[in-house]
Amino acid sequence: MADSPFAPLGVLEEQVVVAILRTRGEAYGMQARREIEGATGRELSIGAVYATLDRLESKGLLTSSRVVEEGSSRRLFDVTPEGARALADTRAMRERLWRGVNVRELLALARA
Amino acid sequence: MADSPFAPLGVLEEQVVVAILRTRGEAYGMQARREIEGATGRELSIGAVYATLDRLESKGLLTSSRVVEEGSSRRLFDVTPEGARALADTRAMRERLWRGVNVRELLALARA
DNA sequence: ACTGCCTGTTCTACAATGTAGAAACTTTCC
DNA sequence: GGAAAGTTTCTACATTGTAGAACAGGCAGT
Repeated sequence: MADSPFAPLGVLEEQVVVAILRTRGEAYGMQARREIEGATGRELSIGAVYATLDRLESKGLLTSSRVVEEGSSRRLFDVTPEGARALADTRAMRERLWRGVNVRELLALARA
Repeated sequence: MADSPFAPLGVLEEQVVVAILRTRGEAYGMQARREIEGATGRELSIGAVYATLDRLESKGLLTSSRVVEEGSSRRLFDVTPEGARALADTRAMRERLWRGVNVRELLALARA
């Protein structure tokens, strides 16, 4: 298959990047998990979150650095420009996808 | 991990369900592929589309029936109420996720 | 100091989803 | 009856999603 200019983030990847973005400055793993659970309302194992964080970092969409201070040693994440772009592109692609979809009709179908 | 009430559709799953929804009445595989490529701007193999269609059908989110008419024999898909619900829930979950995210800031980061 | 208990991270293994490519099937047209 | 176009099916593999347990350090309380 020919190269497409862009592949969207996965669902969990997107949730993780958004979570990091929302909590910049205190964005470590456990925090991201709480953030996602709070925002989406579904539970998630901590292992799932870290696996995704690691993969995003190795793709260059996030960076992490270890922060050692008063009784704690944590891994702080931040979003790279590439990460922000991937997230924005993912969002834009989805917006195009949904454009023209009749959401009322969708909800009616869902009620059936 | 405790059961969550709901798991979101995957990215391609969502694209496929939306495509079927948009083209109701003429929603067969090749059509869905064109629809997705047109809407999202990325290329996709037909195998990828059918694999996803099959999986969605076996989960009960789509139905399919073979339509034989004037010079064609095609497999027509439609969205079930469960499918519509899954799609609506996926959308709603994402809306919660993004609520409060500063998109301007995101775009600024992406430009950096 | 020992024990337990937080908070946070890493590792491992597997399930689900995403993806391409080629084979096979249908119908029309020469 | 064979080529061509449109559609579907099959197969195999890559990537992403996910849980659970192990590990590490700090801070009680004893």
